[in-house]
Amino acid sequence: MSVRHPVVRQRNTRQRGAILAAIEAASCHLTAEDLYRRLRRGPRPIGLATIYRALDAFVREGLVEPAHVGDGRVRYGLAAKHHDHLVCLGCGAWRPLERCLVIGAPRRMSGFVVTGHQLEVFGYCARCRQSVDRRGVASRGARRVSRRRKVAA
Amino acid sequence: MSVRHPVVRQRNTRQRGAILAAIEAASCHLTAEDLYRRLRRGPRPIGLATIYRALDAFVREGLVEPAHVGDGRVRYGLAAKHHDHLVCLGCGAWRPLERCLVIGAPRRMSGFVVTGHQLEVFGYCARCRQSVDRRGVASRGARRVSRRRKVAA
DNA sequence: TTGCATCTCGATAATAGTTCTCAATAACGA
DNA sequence: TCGTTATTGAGAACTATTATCGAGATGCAA
Repeated sequence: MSVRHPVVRQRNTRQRGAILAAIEAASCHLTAEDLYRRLRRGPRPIGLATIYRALDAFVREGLVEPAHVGDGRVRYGLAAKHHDHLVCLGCGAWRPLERCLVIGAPRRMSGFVVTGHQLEVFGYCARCRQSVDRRGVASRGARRVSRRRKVAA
Repeated sequence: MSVRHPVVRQRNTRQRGAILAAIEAASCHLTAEDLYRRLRRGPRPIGLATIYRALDAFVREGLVEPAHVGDGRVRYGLAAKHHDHLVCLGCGAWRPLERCLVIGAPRRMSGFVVTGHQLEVFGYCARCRQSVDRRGVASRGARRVSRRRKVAA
């Protein structure tokens, strides 16, 4: 058997099918909260804990890859549509990278069987860069998008 | 001026010096909590909020790079000693990678000025792989190290 | 060195993403 | 169909991180 995508013997439930379908349908990485909101609209809503459990299982299976774009939340995307991200340290803006910058990683490294990767490239976007040029301070010109968005909302 | 490492005009305080020195002294990436524990031992302890603020500033300056190894906490390491990580999806074990797998990223991408990157390679360690082979289930053989360590401690 | 504007610190409360608990339910092999 | 057992959902619990705010430290100009 291949262990590159270990076949986790898990039951094929309606919830897991719906969660995976929602990830497949998305064009970019989604948070657990994003999925929860989308799946809550249907006639049979899915609990948040179920979503977290399913995402964990999908990551272990190698179907889904987690990504961090610096806002404190994990995002999930289909491994088959793998892409990395470019993140602004000034304002927190992020965007997918068109091509992968990681050179062919060996399938085995230090005793590990490699199943995937996640790359995050840091930098400053055009607007934040201008703030740096003008004031020598990146952190004031464009404030980082806080995790605490809901306070303002 | 170079914006590759924007010079953030910040005051040179005892606390920030101590925090940076602790990061420099460490052989691997540290969490904010790690730094807090180390710096608390001294005659003039440093508050946790101060550590988070300093880390944020160092990341913006390009002195320090954040890393995620899948346990829900951000780890910080000296950018000058850059290295990426290999992470086991089974048990949560992680280790630094000896060589960087990222091909020379352009200094500018999509309007961003690039200052650094963080790569996380996923896989299964030898022990968890054995569990997969034996049972077809990676998630049971070796349980992921929970964020909730303190519950058990 | 002094004065002053303002940046920074520390303690702690607040926030929010994620995981845990547990009884009820659904899948699946026999 | 039946029995075993994984899974679900609601909500509580947990904890990493950020916000708040008064007190103190820093650095520039004079």
